[in-house]
Amino acid sequence: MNTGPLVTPTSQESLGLLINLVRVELVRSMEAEIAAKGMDLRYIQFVMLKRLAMLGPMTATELARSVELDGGAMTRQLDQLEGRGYLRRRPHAQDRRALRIELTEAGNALWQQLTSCNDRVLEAAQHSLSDVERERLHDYLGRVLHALRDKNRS
Amino acid sequence: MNTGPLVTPTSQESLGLLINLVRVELVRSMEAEIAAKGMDLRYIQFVMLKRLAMLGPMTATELARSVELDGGAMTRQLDQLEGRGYLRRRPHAQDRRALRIELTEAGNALWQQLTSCNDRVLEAAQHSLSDVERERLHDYLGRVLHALRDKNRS
DNA sequence: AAAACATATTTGCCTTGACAAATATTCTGG
DNA sequence: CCAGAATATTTGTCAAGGCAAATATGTTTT
Repeated sequence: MNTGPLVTPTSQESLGLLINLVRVELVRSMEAEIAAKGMDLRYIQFVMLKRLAMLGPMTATELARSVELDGGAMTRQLDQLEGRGYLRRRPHAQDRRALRIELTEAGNALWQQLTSCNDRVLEAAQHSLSDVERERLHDYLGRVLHALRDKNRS
Repeated sequence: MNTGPLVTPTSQESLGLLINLVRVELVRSMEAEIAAKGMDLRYIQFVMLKRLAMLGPMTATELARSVELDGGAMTRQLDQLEGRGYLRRRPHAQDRRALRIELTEAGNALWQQLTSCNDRVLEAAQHSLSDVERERLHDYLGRVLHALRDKNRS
């Protein structure tokens, strides 16, 4: 009887672990780039600014869903970013329960500064991948996400 | 002057966001499968058991590094899993600072029960990917991880 | 239109992770 | 060998997220 561990080669790590590791390094890298510019922003706040800059004003719930952040946590992040003058809560024109979250001029300016960090990290991360491979990676991840969402909502 | 948002198509989401979304759904799916079996385990605890089952006994620091968990957090997770009888802290034979973390019989038995959850989730996640595509996804993620680690340690 | 239900935001509570300090042990350079 | 640096583990502290409850508003059903 084999009493030793059932060893699997290191290269054969499961998808879940691998994705987690990539995510950790990605966040680490982004926060390092941001700190190197003398700015004080968490990764989640960076992502929020990016979403707002790319997609324009949206509801707090829409923003929360798009980054899979809890609604309560979103309220607090909005407090912080609004307190620092990077965004604004405006009333929603059609729905008085909701907010219209929009970047201020300062928020847009900050995002302009951050684009280079974003680009540098993504370029470094995919450095060894060809254009075709980058597209494939994106495609595969999108399909995995879709499959998991189908599974989880049923 | 264009005062509207600089819109990028939704399909063009950045790698960082995409990876985060996949990770969230993966964790959600795994925890749902575990809960469906009536077990009470967090994703991180599941991963710890898996590492120990696959690779055999190791140091607390080795375990922590392999899943990118903080050392302090590892101590507390070990407390929990040891308290529930799934693993054991033994003295390390060569290094009296270190511990040898090993699964108990109960821990091995638990992992046997969990393998099916693990397999189901990974299969569902990669359902739409061919074998070649699964290998490529794994390869690309490994290369991205390597590139980021190179970048972050320099 | 009223009741029942659903949704958006906020807040309180709890758990967990990161970071730093403390302690014990090991390693390294002189 | 010894002083200093490095490493393993633990613990305290703090910040952040998840969940549930509260409130306000919107939607659907009857």
